[in-house]
Amino acid sequence: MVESPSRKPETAQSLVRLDDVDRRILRELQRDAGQSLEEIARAVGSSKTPVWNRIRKMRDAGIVGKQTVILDAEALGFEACFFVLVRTSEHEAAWQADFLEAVRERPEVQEAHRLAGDIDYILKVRVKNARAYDAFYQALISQVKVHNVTALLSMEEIKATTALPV
Amino acid sequence: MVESPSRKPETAQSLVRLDDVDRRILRELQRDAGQSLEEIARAVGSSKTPVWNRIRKMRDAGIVGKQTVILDAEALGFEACFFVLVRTSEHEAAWQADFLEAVRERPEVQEAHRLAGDIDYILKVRVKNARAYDAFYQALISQVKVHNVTALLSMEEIKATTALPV
DNA sequence: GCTGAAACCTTCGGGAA
DNA sequence: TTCCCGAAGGTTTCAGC
Repeated sequence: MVESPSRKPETAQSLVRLDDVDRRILRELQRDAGQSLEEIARAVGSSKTPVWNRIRKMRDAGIVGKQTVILDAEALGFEACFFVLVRTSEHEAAWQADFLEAVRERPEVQEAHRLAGDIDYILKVRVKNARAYDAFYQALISQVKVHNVTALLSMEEIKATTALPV
Repeated sequence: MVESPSRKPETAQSLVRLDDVDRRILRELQRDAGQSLEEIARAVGSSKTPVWNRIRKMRDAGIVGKQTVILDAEALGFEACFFVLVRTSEHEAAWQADFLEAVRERPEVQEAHRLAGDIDYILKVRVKNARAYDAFYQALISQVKVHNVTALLSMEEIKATTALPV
């Protein structure tokens, strides 16, 4: 795939209009970012230069972000996955900033969302085992004050994709 | 990055022991899979050939999976994200298979886990807007019988990574 | 916009230290 | 093991359509 020579995503709020070919390129990149330009070009029915220019434009617009590799969590010993529902009684900016920092600096938190409704946050936490989850939980509650925490334990990951249906 | 020339991940249940260098390579690959072998080698303090052999071994063992690209969901108009908590009264194999298929074939479902406890499943659903979520919801409940569905609406994604803390 | 081709890098594998 | 080299094949640019 095309290299990523430290181009800064500028506006991110792209005014770039995507056509059908752009979307097909995005589908190919999501499916396998390790393909050669030539393979992508063939798959989308174009040739290397135009595909290269389109990818560059979408990268500059911030639509195409970083290239990564999906690792097998189980094979690496991350055998437990929890969804953690957090309720807080604090709603000040300072508390929010603390919570945000706590979540961002803990590598076991793979996702975190602030929610509407009576549950304030949801976290997705991947750890080696239940003991490691407890260590995470203890660290979190000692760092920020939370009102109520519910952990949902995953028994089986039945689907996992980062792909958007573009 | 190193190409992925259709090598089948064999056992997946790797008996491959990873050392420190392997783990550093995985960290680099997760950070940016678009780097050249040479950059990775420099980052982990080795040289190209051994790094290439280690990546190949980890790919063959199924530890390193597919290479993909992270797209900016907002820039592409996916402005709503829901976590959907599903309870069912059915627990037969046939129902499970139906639910699994429904979830796997719907591209708006990015993640799905079967849970322990009184909530049976959690889904992460990314859609363009609330109306699109409703369309998804209607389609789902008409396809499989569910007892209770609660949707948690994300207001803000405060963290998102696919990286494991290897 | 697209194409084709030239210039330049990288990868991947062999052979030698 | 690691290093070095070279062929093969990739990416990026550019002139011409």
